Amino acid sequence: MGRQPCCDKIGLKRGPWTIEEDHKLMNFILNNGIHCWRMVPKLAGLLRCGKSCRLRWINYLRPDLKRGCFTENEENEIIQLHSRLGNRWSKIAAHFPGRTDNEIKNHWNTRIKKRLKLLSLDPVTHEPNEQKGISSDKNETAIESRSSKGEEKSEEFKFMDSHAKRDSLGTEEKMDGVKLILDETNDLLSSYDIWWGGLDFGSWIHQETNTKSYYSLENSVNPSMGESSSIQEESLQQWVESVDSVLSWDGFNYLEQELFFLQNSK
DNA sequence: AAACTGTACAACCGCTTTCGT
DNA sequence: GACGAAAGCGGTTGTACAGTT
Repeated sequence: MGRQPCCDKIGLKRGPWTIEEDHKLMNFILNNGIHCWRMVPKLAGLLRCGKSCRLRWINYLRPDLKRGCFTENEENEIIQLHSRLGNRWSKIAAHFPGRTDNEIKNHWNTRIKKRLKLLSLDPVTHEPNEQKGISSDKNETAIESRSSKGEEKSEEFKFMDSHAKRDSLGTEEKMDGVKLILDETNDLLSSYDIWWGGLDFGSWIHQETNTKSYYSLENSVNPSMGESSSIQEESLQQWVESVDSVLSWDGFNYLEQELFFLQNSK
């Protein structure tokens, strides 16, 4: 005999997650860890299947996720890895801490593929296309048919336009802009490190790949940190309670504000 | 201002692999 | 070792939102 079934799908909710559901799931996992995904929705009071909870956590709620745009370096590295590994998104994602396979896959399909096509490279083989117009992507046929009908600018031209605008900035201006973004990001991430530093994410990762070892928040806080760890616990609770504001991780500003006291206490 | 179109990405589906019985 | 469920993974779809007509 095997294991118990994951779930009967009758009466289970599907579609986009609500703030309340995210709140429940995050609260539950942060307090109890993941023993078994099948049990998570039951114990957390969610009408979702374990698989859906796992996906939501891994792709969206995990606190170690690095949200935001991919840098050009990251894109280039993705292209290199893809040429070696193909569509093994999880293997590729393993090279980018804080990025999910789903995120990389989406980015590949929506951005990088186009970029390669502009360079007349086949996104599948990474080889130069022998003749223009040959593509493994059916969408391109549609683009071409539109172009051939004389409809304004093709997608390719629009894409090039947007990049041309960005590239019309002087190199120095661009570098300044990039530096500013990186500085801000690094500041924020270092705060973020402090925030989560007391949490044993090593155990998390280990636990996620090895279901025999369980994660517990109590064990995760370094006792030697004394007062600061209790501040972190308290602040963590605040953070979890106000998670609805954080849920859009693009809005790092909020997180930055929440972490302000930590920055000042450096 | 409304309708239409395209884009980005969260979420689902189904197949494969891993693991417990 | 066989069986079956859980977990992992990649492909695909649905939809919200932004931009365009």
